[in-house]
Amino acid sequence: MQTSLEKAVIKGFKEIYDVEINSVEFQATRKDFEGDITIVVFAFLRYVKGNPEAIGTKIGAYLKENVAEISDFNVVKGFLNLVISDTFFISDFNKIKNNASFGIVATNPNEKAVMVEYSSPNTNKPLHLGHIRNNLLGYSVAEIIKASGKKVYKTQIINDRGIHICKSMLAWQRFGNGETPESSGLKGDKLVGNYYVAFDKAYKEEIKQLIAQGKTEEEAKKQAPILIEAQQMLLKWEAGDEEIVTLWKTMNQWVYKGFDETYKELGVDFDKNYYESNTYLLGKDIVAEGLKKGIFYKKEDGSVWIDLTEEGLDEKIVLRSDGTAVYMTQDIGTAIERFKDFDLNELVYTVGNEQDYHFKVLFLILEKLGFEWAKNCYHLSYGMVDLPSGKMKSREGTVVDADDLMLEMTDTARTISQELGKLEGYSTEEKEGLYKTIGLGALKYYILKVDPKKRIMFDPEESVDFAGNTGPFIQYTYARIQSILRKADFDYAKEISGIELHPKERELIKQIQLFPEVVQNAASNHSPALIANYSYDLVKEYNSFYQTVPILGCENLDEKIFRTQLSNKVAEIIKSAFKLLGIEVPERM
RNA sequence: GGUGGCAUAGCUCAGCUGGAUAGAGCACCUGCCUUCUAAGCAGGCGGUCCUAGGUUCGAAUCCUAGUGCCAUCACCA
Repeated sequence: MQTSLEKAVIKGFKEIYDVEINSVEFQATRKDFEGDITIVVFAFLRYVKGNPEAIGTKIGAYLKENVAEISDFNVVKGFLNLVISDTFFISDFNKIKNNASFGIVATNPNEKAVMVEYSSPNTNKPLHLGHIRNNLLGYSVAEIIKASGKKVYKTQIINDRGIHICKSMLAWQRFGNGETPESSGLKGDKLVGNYYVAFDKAYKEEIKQLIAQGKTEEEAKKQAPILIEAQQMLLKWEAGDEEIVTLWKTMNQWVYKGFDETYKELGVDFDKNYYESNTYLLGKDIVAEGLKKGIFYKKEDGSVWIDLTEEGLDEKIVLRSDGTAVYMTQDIGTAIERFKDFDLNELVYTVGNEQDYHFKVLFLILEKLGFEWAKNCYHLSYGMVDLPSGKMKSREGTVVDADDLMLEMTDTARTISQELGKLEGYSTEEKEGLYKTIGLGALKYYILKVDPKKRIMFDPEESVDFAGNTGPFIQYTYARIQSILRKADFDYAKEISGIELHPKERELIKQIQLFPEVVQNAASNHSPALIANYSYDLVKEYNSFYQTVPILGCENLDEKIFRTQLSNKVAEIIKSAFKLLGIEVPERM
C-alpha cells in the first residue's frame, strides 16, 4: 500500500510542480483526526517552496483523483491525512483472512542459522527469578527470530566445573550422610544447592575462628582448611581421580534432573547443551596462534594479554601465567567451536548486563583474530531483577526461587478463577491445567513486556496483576473469541465484499495489518517486548470493538460473517504472538 | 576516577528511523451485566518527559555538558 502510494505521490509532484522527490514520509494517522494514513508535508518544503497546507491540498486532490484506494483527504497544518476506502480494507483483509501463519515467515533452509544461547546455569544453585528472566527472554527471542524466517538453534552452556562445584561436593561428603533426592524427597538442584550454602556457612565459621586466633581477615579467607580441601578436590578432579569424578557425575545428574523439571514447567527447551567440563580447555591454541600473529603479547611472568587501549578499553588477560585458561579464553574457544558445529551466521548471547564489558571485549578479540562472523555476535543484555530489599543474593537467602514462584502464580490464578466460577463442566485436571496456563501467562507477560535492557522491580508481596495490561487480560480476550466461534452456528468461510465498515472495524483491520512488521521488528531488535505491546494494543482494539458492536447478534448476514471472521483472525494473531512469547492460550477461562 | 546503561503521571511501563494536544495499566472517582464470558467497556483525576544549552520549520526522541541511580574496570566465572 505504502509503496504504491509513494509512487503516486512522486508522480504527482512531477506533474504538478515538475520536481523529483526521492522519498515520502508516512505515518499512521492519529486517532483524533480523520483518516488512515498521513503524509508529512513539511518534508517536501526542501523541494517546493510555499505554504505546506496549500501543497498538501494539491497533492491530496491529486491522490484522490488518481489513486483508487484513496476516498478522501484533509489537511491539518503540514499533515495530509488520507482516507482509505472500505473496499480496500475489505479486500486486504480477505487476502490475509485464510493465511493461518499470517505474519510468520517460513524458515529458509538455504540460509545460515542463528544460535541463541540462554539460561547457562551453575550446577550448584537452583534457578531463581533472575534465571526466569533470562530463560524467557532467550527462548522468546529464539522463537521470534525463527518466525522472522531464520533457522535457529537454542543452546545453553552448563557451568559444571570449578571450585564452586567442589564446594558443594565437599559439603555433601562432610555433612550429607549419604542424602539423595530420593531419600530426602528434595529436587536434585535444591539438594545440591543446600550443600553449597552449607559449605559457605562452615567456611565463614572457620574464618571467624582464624580471626579469633589472630589472623587478618585476608589470611583467614585464604587459609580456612575447608577451602584448602576444596581446592585440593578441584586438583583431584582435574587429574581424573575416580572417586571424585564419580561423585561429581552423581551430583550433577541430580541437578540436571531438577533443572529439567523447572525448564519443563517454564516451557523452555534447548537443541544442544554444552558443558564447561568439555569446553574449559578450548581456546588455548587460538591464543597461541594469536600470539604468533602479534594480536596478543606475553608479559614477563608468562601471562598472555591483549591491549585494547586504542579501542578505549583496557588490557585484558587471556591466559594465566601458569598457562591455564580464563573465562575469556574459554569463550573464545567455545564461540569458534559453535561455528564449527553448526552452519551459523549469527550468535546471540543472553546474559545479564553486568557482563556488557566482557562481551564487548570478546567480540573485539574475535574480530581481531579475523573471524568474519564476529560482527554478527550479539549480546542480548538485560537488566537485573531487583527486589524491594535490593539485589537478590543466593548466599543471603534473598532469592525468589523459580519453582516456588511458578507455584504461587498458579495458586493465585486458581483463587481468582474459583471466585469468578466460570468453569462449569471442566474436569479437575482441565482446571488445574488452565490455572497453570493463566498463572504462567501472567508471570511471563509481566517479565517480557518490559524492554530487556531495563531493570525490573519485582515485589513478591504485591503479586503480579491479572487485570489491565497483563497476560491474563489477553488470554481472556482469546477465550472470549473462542466462545463466540463455538456459538457461531453458521458458515463463516464465505468471502465478504461490498459492506460498509464500522469505524471500530477499520481500526481493527489496521491493527491486524501491522503484525508481520512487528514480528520482523522484534526479531531485528531482539525484543519480545514489542510483541507483547503489540498484542496488548490489538486486544484493546478488539475489546472496544466487541463492546461497541454486536457480532453474532448482527442482523445483516454479511456483516455478521465479516465480524466473525475478524474475531477469528484476532484470535489467531493472539495465539501466534503469544506462542512467540512462550505463553499458552486457553479455550475458556 | 575511566567506561557503559538507565531517568516519562503517586506506582509499573509504552512512545518505531525527530512530527499534530506525550499514551496505557494499577491506584482513586463516575457510569455500564434480562443481548456474543464484566479477568471487560466508556469516562474523570493525574505530566517541569532529570537539569541546562545546541541542531531543526518542528525535540521525550538527535548532539554537548551536568545531576542521580545501577553495572563494570580481578591471573573469579
